[in-house]
Amino acid sequence: MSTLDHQRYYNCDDCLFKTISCQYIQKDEFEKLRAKSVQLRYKKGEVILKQGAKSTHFLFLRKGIIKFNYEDENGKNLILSINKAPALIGGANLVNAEFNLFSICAIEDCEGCTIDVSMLTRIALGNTLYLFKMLQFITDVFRSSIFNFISLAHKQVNGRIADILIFLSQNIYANNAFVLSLSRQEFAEFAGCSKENVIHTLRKFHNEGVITVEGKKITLNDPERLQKISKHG
Amino acid sequence: MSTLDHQRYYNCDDCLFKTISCQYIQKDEFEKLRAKSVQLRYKKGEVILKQGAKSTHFLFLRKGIIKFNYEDENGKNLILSINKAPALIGGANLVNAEFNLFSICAIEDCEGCTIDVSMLTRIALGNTLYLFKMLQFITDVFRSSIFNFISLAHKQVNGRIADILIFLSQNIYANNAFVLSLSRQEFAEFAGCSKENVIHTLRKFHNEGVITVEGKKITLNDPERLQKISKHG
DNA sequence: ATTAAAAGGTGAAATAATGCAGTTTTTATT
DNA sequence: AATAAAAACTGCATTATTTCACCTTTTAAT
Repeated sequence: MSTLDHQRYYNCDDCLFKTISCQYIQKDEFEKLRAKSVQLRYKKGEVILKQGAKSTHFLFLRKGIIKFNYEDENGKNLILSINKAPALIGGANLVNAEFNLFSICAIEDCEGCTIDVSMLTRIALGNTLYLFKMLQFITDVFRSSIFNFISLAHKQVNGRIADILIFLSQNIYANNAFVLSLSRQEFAEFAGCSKENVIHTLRKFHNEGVITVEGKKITLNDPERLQKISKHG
Repeated sequence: MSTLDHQRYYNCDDCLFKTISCQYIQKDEFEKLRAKSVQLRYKKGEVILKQGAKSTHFLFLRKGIIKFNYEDENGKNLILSINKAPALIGGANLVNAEFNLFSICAIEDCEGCTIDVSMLTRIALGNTLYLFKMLQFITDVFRSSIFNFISLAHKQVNGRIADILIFLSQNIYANNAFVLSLSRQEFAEFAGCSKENVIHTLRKFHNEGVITVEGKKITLNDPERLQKISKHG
């Protein structure tokens, strides 16, 4: 590697994307992908992919937590999904959308590398098992959000907030106690209700002993009861 | 063709699925698909694919209107999306779900044919352009539902019902006046609110002259005003 | 044609959720 | 360390939504 190479924060040999890719494609083909790839770091709050922009690359998210953010015609934000590394991001557009349908923003410091869509497509078209694997990666992200939608669509706020707490605990932080990466406003944009309603509801759950809220630190004391609230509400 | 062939309601040569397929694959390959395919008719109300069942085939919907129905843990129904022919149905499971995540039911009389997933996959794996085309078909169905979700997630009932009326008028019936294929209960399951709320809101729009409701017949008199309600509410 | 069952509809009380106006706490900046 | 700005929080009035009890109309079954 010449010293003119882009800045490198980590060694590609440690990267899951390389590991997975090389189960399907040859090293020299992966090298073609890598040559076009740039390692990037994003601070909490930064926009990784912008809604409406042309989608020229994916991001393999190696580290961090991101949100899918949709901004509507009135400028109101909605969080469609939250995902943690590792994930292949930006692929909702692979098959049939030229422009990003929503933004992807870091809600914790992130690290990853860009992946050139046309190069990946070219390689994947020549290797359908690899194509399938990439599609799986991409649709995983999408599929995980469908249950959020179902919750949103026919539960009341108690149930929706219980669902989000369970989701964050299980899928994102993998722990009953966690430091929330979202502001109360963002939590509301995820739950589809007002920020005040989030605050009131978290306080209520806290007072009932189901959870403990200390600022951004949340502990699920009684996940079973949360499940019941989710089911009932 | 022998007389032992399955009943045929229509000639495959007229079918869009054949037309599209044969742009990508050879006639003899299509013949392999066709040999495994069965033409089927469904009456309004019939279940085409059942939530939880193993997904062994797609359905190419040639005629009719269907709903995606999700039944939750309490037996409550939610309509995720509504689609009209032509559409390749059941593919949400192609990449990474062994069992149907939701049911697909006819809400008007339907006609179509089954398509064997493993055969289609085998052929598509040997022809990536065809694979891409099929994926486009499949994800179209999915993608169209995302805006319903966005509407559900952060609009109030006025806006959601306005959105559904616009969606049905533009995407399903392609007409400002239509005979609704849904009961009021189903409309509520699509809008994510109570049946009474649907009735009240339709009545209100009717009284304001925005729409005309005569039982199942609905006419959008003032689509621009509906757009405003959608945007505001 | 009669009856039962399902769907459509109504108004009002009870509950849920929002939006406001303000205070307190936290975070970032100089 | 002081200040400003942003986020968190509170209680309450207003608005939205559900639920209920009940009635009417339509549809399906005998």
